[in-house]
Amino acid sequence: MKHSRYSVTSIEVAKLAGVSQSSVSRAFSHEGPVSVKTRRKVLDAARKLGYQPNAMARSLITRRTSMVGMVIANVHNNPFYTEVLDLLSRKFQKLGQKVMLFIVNRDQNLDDILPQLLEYQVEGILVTAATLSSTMAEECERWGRPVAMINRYVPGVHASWFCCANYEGGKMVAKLLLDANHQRPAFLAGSEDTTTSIDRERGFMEILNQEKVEALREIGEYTYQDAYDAAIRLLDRKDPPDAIFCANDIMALGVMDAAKNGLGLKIPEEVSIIGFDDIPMSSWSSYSLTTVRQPIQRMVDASVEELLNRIENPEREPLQEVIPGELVIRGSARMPGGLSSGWVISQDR
Amino acid sequence: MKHSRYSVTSIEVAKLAGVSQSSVSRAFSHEGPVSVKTRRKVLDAARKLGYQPNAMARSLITRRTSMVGMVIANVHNNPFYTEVLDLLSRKFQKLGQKVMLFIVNRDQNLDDILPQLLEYQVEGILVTAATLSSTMAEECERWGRPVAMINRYVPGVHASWFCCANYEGGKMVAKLLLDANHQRPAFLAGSEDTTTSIDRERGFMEILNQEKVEALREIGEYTYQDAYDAAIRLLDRKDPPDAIFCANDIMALGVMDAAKNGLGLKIPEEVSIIGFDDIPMSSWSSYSLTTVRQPIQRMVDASVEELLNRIENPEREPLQEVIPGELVIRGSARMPGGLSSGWVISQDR
DNA sequence: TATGTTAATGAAAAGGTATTCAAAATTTTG
DNA sequence: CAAAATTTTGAATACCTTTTCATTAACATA
Repeated sequence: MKHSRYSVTSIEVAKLAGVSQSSVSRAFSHEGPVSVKTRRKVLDAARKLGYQPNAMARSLITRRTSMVGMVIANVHNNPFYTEVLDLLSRKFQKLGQKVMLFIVNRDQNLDDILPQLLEYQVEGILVTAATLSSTMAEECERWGRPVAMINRYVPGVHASWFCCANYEGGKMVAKLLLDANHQRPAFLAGSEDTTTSIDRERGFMEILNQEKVEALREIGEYTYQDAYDAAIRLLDRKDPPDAIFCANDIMALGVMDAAKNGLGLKIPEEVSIIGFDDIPMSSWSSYSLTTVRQPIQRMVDASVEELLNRIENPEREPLQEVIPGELVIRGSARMPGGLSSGWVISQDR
Repeated sequence: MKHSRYSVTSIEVAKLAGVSQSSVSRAFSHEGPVSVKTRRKVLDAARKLGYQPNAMARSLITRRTSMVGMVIANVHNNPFYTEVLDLLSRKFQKLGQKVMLFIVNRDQNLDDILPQLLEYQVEGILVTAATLSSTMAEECERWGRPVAMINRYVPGVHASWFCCANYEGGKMVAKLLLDANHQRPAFLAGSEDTTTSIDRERGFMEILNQEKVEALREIGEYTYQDAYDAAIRLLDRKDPPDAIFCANDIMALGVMDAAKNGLGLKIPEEVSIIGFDDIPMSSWSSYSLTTVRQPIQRMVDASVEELLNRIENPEREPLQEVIPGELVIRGSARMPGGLSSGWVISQDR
């Protein structure tokens, strides 16, 4: 029994089918000019031998691989990016693209993995929740490997990106809190160096500043535990906040647990808590988190389609889009008196 | 500016460096006999041109790709498999393997994606939380592509697998419940056709049968919502269970929410709830779920090492191992009076 | 210095496919 | 039925490496 890494080639198929190697190739490429008779002969022989065209050899001559690189961070500590990963992978699959996956740390330098992606001739690169330096991005684009990013952007760089309207989302939250008469809001940042957290904070603060409301601030590093600890610090002050806007949901859940179970506070009566993302857990009855839902499906669809589009049309200019999120009102934040006043209450998915 | 899918080849580098193409190849392959002088010349020229060896061409001649296929299900609805995916991906990366990812549905037939994996010459296949039919597995192995599975096994098939001791885990849980004097336990199955759920139930029932204790039964399809609904059905009976063992954690959390928030029951006073996996949320203070922790790190390490091992040594017989889980005692289940009596209480991670 | 060893080098082949081009087979047209 | 148009076919080539093999350069030994 042959057990080694032996593979049957088109030549052997050709021999068995009694045709030329070219005909085998044509029978497998869906468009080539082959008579139905030879195609049948070839396919029969191929099945008999267990033949499978070799994608490496093919890519060598066609200069196409149908492979894309996918670089993603925060998969393990943020269910939002788990869902992004899942949707991206399935979408690529459905469109016939193979996915070469790299899971990295948020702050990891991508300089090491980019060469690997290029070496393996991926036709495009999708980056999520990780930051590609502008020189690296330019490098890729220059070699004809388009780059698309989700929730990341690099100013002035020649790449596609699709972001949730983080800035506007922060504004929405601030308005909601002010409308509900909160006096002492706090912002719990994710990580200092991510645009998502920065932009959400910027929008949030802008509205508060307009109304001359000062805000407390802590950092939660995008994790449940850090957020929990930060919440304890915040809420244990003599002048604790009456609302905490967290840069993402997973932190908001940590904050809720800290407030509820750690300090025995009532939510939202004693403190309102708002998150960002709308991960599945946020709708669980133990939390019922009011949050800003990211347009995850649209971001995924747009980025994948844009990437494939630019792979086919390298000369096309990269698209960049800010897609609005929507406020999902649940029970973790005190509501304005006249609730109806213009607030969109989104349904659970 | 050159913008097309143009790639610089070793020949151009050779020309610029003033050496032969062979020397370029040797300079890049870490072992070839090259003088430091020519290596430097080559590397300089390569940097200048932005040269990157073409992995497709290389694999054609070496018959090695350093690529493995990774097939995984349940990523989006079970954080346990998210973590598995994350650990697997990082481990492969660290060992220099590229990962071709396929996310599938639990019940999806893998017959469509296997040809793709073989076409792209992956050197091995790692399957998690999805089931490979025995004919398919045999097919892969026959072509010299070893298969390793995590938490799945196919009786009698020539493949490696590593499972948590699901059967023994079920037994542990039953003993704990009986010791704590529960009278009316229930089992909440995941999906009828997964060995994980089946084995956990089998162990659970075996102990109960020994003690002539009958158990209720429901199905939760491994999802929070289905489990929530099933729990309501169970607990709304006139003869509700006093303990529910759930086939995984995410269902247990749904059951807890149903009991606590849906029906206002006290946990564990009125009903004990136990899960399986030990996902991060289980340790959150809102839940504090008693559960069986899967030896995730060991399963991941063992499976990738085994897979790579068998890639290098195709003649080696596949390894199959059942790795024990450990009971993590938290607050969601009533405890035996003399608690110390032999129970191992695991620390949180 | 001559000789034997070892290290470095280049030419050439091979790996498995897609594609071009010319030839052959088939079909259509007159 | 012959000629023309069309469809199929096979031989040969190209894709970009790695590796073998023979040759040359460098080095150490006597």
